[in-house]
Amino acid sequence: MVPSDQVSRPPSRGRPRSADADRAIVTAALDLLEQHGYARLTLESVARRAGVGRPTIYRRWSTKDDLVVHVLTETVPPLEAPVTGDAVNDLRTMAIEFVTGLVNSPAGRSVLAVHAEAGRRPDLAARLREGYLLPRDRVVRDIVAYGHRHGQLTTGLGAETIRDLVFGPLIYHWLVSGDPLDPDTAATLVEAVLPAIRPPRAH
Amino acid sequence: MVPSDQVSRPPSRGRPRSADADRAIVTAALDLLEQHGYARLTLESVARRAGVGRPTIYRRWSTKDDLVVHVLTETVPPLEAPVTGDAVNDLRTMAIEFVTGLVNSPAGRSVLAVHAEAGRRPDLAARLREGYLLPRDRVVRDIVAYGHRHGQLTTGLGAETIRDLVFGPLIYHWLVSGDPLDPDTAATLVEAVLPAIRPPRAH
Amino acid sequence: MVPSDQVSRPPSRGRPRSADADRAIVTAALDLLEQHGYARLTLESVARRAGVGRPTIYRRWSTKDDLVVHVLTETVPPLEAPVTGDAVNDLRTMAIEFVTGLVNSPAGRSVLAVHAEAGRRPDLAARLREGYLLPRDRVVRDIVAYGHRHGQLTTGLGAETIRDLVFGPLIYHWLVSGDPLDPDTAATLVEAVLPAIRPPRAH
Amino acid sequence: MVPSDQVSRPPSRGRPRSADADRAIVTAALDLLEQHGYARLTLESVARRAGVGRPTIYRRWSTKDDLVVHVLTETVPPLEAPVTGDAVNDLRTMAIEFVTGLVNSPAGRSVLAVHAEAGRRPDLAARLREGYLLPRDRVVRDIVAYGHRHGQLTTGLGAETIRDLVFGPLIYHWLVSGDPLDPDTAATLVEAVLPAIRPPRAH
DNA sequence: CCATAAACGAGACGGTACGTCGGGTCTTAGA
DNA sequence: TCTAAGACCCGACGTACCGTCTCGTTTATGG
Repeated sequence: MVPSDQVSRPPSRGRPRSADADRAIVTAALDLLEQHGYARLTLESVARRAGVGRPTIYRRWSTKDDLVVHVLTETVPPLEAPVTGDAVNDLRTMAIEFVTGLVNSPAGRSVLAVHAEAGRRPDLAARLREGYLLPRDRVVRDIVAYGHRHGQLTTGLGAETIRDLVFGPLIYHWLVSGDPLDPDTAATLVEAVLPAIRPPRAH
Repeated sequence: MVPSDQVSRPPSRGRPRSADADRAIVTAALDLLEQHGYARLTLESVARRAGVGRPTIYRRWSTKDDLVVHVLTETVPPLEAPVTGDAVNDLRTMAIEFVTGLVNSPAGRSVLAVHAEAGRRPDLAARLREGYLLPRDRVVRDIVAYGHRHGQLTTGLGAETIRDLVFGPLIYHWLVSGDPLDPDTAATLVEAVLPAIRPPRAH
Repeated sequence: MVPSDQVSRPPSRGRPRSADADRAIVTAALDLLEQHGYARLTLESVARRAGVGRPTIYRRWSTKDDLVVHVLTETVPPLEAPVTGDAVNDLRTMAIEFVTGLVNSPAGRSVLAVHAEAGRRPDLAARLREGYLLPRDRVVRDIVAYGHRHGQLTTGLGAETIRDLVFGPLIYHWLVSGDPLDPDTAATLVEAVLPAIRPPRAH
Repeated sequence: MVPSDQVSRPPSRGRPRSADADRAIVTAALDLLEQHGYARLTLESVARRAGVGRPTIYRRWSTKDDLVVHVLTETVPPLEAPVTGDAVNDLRTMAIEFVTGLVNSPAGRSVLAVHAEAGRRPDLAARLREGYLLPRDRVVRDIVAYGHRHGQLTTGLGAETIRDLVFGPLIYHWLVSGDPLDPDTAATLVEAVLPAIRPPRAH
């Protein structure tokens, strides 16, 4: 990946940056994020665990949040579009996969933490959206386009709205209940919203 | 309010805690939360602004998060049930009011911040749900019960599910877009989900 | 003893001060002084150990140093004048007894600690001298007077000077060597100074 | 001077410690010692006055006492041996110079304060003796050796004993009287002790 | 004999300082 | 010019005591 979120640098002169250090830092950060959560994540501890000086981290990311955003966007596996020819089914599959994956990983909590600071650092939230949420968004968009073309989804709603309708209840349920969203509940919620996104003539 | 979220104390002996200090601390915390956000909130700065010694805060709340949860649950105005006889309309009104209120206040971001730490401090997230989200939940429950009785809402879905369907898309939209959810978008999303919660015979 | 070093009070009305509390405080202070030394002595800890509220201590002594001075002057056993008819021998006995007693008790260190603050609180050092050192001084004075009268001590030196000559080397040795002055060394030092205080005709 | 009393460190790696900070800390500590005395000396206040972070002090000295000992041993001017060929006269000169210098400076009180804690921190008292008292001791030793060789001092007493006899009364007088030992009194006391240290045949 | 004054223990108050941790920066020696 | 190391200043952490204050309660005494 192009380190677009890293501190920009002039064309290479002198000793090049160590790719080993890059990897060690990101790995250490991810591990610590999983073990201790976002709030306890410390650049100090990352440096220690990565066997790296703290300035070596700052040379790459100017802030703890920058590093976290990088780690989140880089390490979360890309979401595959199912594309079975049944848009409704594809959405259901994706929603459950995405949301349960998000919720049962440190990533989910970290995303919240970063968003909590979005007022203060809009760029960060933007980058997180860009690298984390929008790639998934694009997959949704494709499925919806397919569903629209084949009359499987109501054309009265845009792709964005459909996305909100399908994913929103799952996320909200997680927030409100506090429990790690089980697949059954997720399936129930997706099922419940279907009447809203199916074409009117569908029943 | 019974200070159930404060550090427990034996029955009154010695000098009682100062209600003035209570108020000053909570006020200061709320102000600073609004001005600088959750991450920059410091017990030090709260103490300074409240004109209070730091130990006076620790005597009441053992943690920044404890204090924030208290402030959130105590200061956010209670949500009124509209009760116009039209359950669907009531839900719409409530959703827009609640969500826009939540999103355009420091409370929203702070709720996220606390939830981000829910893995580490489940009690906090629980208390936040109890004091902040569930009171609103109860209002929804009443409206849904009314709607069920009068055939305005499908009986196929429980109150909890309906709540998720109505509120979820709004929250999710806010998270994903990063913008402060305007009423129009909110209305659109609520409108879109109606087919899912109206009774089948409704059209 | 008249509590002249305690905070003064108007003529008795209301509940009289508890003699139990007096004793408990002094005992606790002495114990803690022995166990942990002057620097670690805390009015808090004294109160705790004495089973007494902190204000009860402040009602009697306005300062840690006041309390310590009181404890030192009250608890150190009075020095007996030997009066054997041999002034030189009496001085030797007294010096060894006094100095070894002083040095091998927490009192010695505490006396130093108080004196270290004499610049700031001259009254305290004065009171310590008055209650602790001068009573011993008076005994010395008596012995010297006897010695002068009977030609056992040179009349060229005042009682004060003789006191300094006899006691000073012992104390100084203790300070410089750091070891708990043993009786042999003490005896040697007293012996060495005798030529200076004996009358010229004595040999 | 080798900073043997500072916290030990591995051979040089990373940024070296700032000599400026060293100086600023020691100067600030000395000033505050003079102005407010030992008891009011605070690492916090030293840091503030030195324009230095508190951790920068702790990196060098782990304790207020460590710092004070360093300051005392480093800043007190070295004592010069007079060496006039008259050992008795040299001792007199030295005693008066040393003791009046010690007594009329914050150093004197501070030495007492540190000694008061000698029970708890024997290493500190030892270091203070080593860096503060023993250098003076060595000068005394030289003078005594000279006096012994030239029959100016009794050979019946060791250098250490002579030191105690000459210096002790001065120090003790200071402790007991509470006054800042004037040169006249000092001279009287030294004069008085001479018969004890002169050789028997000297009169 | 009861009202009052002052003590009592407990513990909170606003503070100050503690010793530590982490932030983000800078400066060294060495690769 | 990078690297690891480790210093720098800063500021916040959570704790311990300070000396004072307010409680509710207890205890002598004097009107």
